Amino acid sequence: ENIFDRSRMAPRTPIKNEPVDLSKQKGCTPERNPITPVKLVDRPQPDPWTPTANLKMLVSAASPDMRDREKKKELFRPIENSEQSDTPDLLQYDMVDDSTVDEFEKQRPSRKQKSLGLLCQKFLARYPSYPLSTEKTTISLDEVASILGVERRRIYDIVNVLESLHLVSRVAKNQYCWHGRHNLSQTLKTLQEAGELQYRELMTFFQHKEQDLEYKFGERKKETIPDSQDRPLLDFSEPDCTSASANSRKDKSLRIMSQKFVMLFLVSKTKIVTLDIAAKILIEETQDTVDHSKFKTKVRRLYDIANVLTSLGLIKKVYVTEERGRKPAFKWIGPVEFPGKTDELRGNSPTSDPLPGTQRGACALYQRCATGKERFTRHASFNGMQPCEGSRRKVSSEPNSPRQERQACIVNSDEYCSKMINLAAVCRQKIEEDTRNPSTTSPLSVLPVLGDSDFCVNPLPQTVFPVVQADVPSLSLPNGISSQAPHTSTPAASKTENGKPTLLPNQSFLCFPSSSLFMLCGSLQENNLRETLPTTGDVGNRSAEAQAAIPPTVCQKRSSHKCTSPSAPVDDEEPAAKKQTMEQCDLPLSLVVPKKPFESPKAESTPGSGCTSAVHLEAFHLDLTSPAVPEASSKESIKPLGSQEQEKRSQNKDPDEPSPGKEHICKENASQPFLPQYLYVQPTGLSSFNFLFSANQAPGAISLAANQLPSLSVPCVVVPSAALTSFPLVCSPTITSPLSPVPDGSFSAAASVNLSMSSLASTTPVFVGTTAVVTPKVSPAPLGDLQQPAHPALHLSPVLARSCGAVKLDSPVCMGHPVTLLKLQQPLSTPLTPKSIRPACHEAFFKTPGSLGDPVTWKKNEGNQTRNASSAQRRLEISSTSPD
DNA sequence: CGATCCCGCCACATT
DNA sequence: AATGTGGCGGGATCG
Repeated sequence: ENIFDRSRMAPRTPIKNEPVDLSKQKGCTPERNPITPVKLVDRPQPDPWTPTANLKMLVSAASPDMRDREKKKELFRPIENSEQSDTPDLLQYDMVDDSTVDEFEKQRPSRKQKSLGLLCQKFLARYPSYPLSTEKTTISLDEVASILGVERRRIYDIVNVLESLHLVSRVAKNQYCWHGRHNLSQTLKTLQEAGELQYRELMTFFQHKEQDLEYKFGERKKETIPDSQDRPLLDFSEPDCTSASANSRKDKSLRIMSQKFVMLFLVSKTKIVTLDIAAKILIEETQDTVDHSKFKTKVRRLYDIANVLTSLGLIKKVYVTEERGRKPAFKWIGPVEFPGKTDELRGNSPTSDPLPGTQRGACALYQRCATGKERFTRHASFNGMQPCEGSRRKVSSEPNSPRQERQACIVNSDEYCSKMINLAAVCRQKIEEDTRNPSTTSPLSVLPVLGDSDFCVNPLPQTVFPVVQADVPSLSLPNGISSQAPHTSTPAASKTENGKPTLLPNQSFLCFPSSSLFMLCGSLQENNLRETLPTTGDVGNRSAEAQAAIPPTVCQKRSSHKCTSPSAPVDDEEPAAKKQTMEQCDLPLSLVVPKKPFESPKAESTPGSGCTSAVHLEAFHLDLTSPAVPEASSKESIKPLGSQEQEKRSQNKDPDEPSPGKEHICKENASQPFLPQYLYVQPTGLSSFNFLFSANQAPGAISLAANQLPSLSVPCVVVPSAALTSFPLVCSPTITSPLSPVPDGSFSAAASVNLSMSSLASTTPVFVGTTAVVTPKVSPAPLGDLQQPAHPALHLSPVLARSCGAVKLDSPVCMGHPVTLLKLQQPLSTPLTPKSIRPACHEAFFKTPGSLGDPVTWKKNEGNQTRNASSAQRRLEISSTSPD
């Protein structure tokens, strides 16, 4: 019946789209029903597109219909098809011929026929899974769209997912390059590694879920955070193909989501992932939890992705029965084990990467950081992917585009950036709003920085961290001492003192894209390290590469650099580490991610130098942990890491241990006086982002100027908590504390902190502690306490205040997740010598403290400056700006 | 009625 | 300004 009807009906649906659609081809004959042949079909629409039409026809003829049906059914669910349709269809087929059939089908408006999964199959059918390396197949979106009879929009959906797996890469405007599955295993391997870092725990957690929630949660989050940073996501995508394009905008979604989604499967023991869990995990930044609509949207996207993956034969739909009942889920049916490398056929440039997969991942990360252009380059090398990708936007952009700003920045990863950006944006806004008030802005404003995409700066050891850019500074963190001198290298650049505004001597700033972390640590280091050496093998190289790629100014970010000390970098072992790692070195700042879990030994550090950062996860970990994050167990105090001593760390930290290792590290660090400064973390993973600032340093430490916004200054830490949903923020103003050196007085005090988070706030809870201390575990109650005090101390924008007040407890985070912040305080207690530290820091960090004078003043200044800066410039700036 | 997810508006990026 | 991209979510369809 359909058929017939169809014909008549045909017009209905088909009509619109149709143009291309199969219908034409097939459908063509609508009326004619039965009989005859095909040809008619064409006709229906003589179409405009003749050329394509033909193709279409061919295509359709070739397969689609039949296949589709079958496939669909099979793929998706055997169920549906079975009876009903088949029969009829078959009959029809038999009976009539194609034409009829076709028509029928066409007609069938059935949604299924138009499904993305089917469309994807058709798409895939057009290209060989393993094309010869020599031949490159280019895909024209318009052409394909017309051939397949769909709107171009739909093709984007498919291509974006394929791109995330590197099956295709964008070459140019409407052009994609088909790579086939040659690199698929490598890509999956990379994702798996990345996923291990980022999601393993989460998945485990969710899968087991329940009980442990909090505890685990907390941990997880932490982990997550790190993960996120690392996150490969970017890598891929960016590196490859899209990357270019990717950076920009929002790429976030589909491509990244697709990679994350795949990661979840690869990390899952059961290889089964339910949509709701995936959606929860993938909703990162968001603040809030809730947001039902957001969840819904996420799920929708996941369906889109799942359809494509299903067509690729990587997953299949299944149902899992849980307590509540049966839930839809997808099971990974693709390869699970990945041999070592892969090949890449690509040939091209790839060669370069000798790096093992893991490393690659790291690379990717790095790349992200890099400026757009640079990125490209790297990327290209990275996977072997072609540079082509880059083509898109990036390339062009360089010259003028605003984005370019980034250059200055240096590092950044795209995604990560984007996240950051988002956060930043949010923050900014808030801040701005809030701040607008004269209130203040402190010199440090972190937020703003973020905002820009560029924000990242890295300190690379070698590189520069500080880079500085001229003007715009990026963020700088205070480092401890200055570093410049000692250090060598680049540091000088950093120095801010001199001119650069920005920088601070050592400070480094990192941005982690992927995850979203930002950490800033300042260490004092005097000397930090600089170093950087790249000794480290891979890492070093990478870093180097990156650096190379990037202009000096740029720093890198993420990753890569490891510290390298000559000594030993450790790292490596873990992939994660690798990835993360970055380098560090140098500097001072380290960021750390808190993750307990991982910890790898990365070492980072170089002894002498300080590595800073290691960006590695571990590093992060460490640092954070120490300082801020409480982590699970720990509580330890926080110590800052920073200091020179960091070197010690270099040793490695622990490998994975969770707590212990870290802790000691921490301790060590702690011992060290300096602290780390702080971090900003945005976690990707789950949820929200975290900001951490270590208070210790507080006072001066951090400031970022954002462009315009004034941002926060923070001496504190903000930690989001764990939960996916929310983010809590915590700030502790350390500053004030006696310890603090006070840098310029300004800081002192609460002043420094200004957060405007209104936006954030809303959802998230914010905590502010004046001191740094927070109790770790914090029970709600404590929190409450903290908050209050906090308020006073800080200058919160009204909003914040409110939020603080209000939120808190409620927020899940607080409650549930211990996440926390806890430890922060310790540092305080710890002996940090502020002064000792400080001095250096201060200055460096702050730049002229004197100038700073009042906090307020500073703020203002900065604010202005910042604001003034062109957008391009925006980046992070740190105090540098304020010079006076 | 919940699970899917097509469709296409429209914002943003690039040309 | 035109065009390419792609986020996003209303609302239709499926089961």
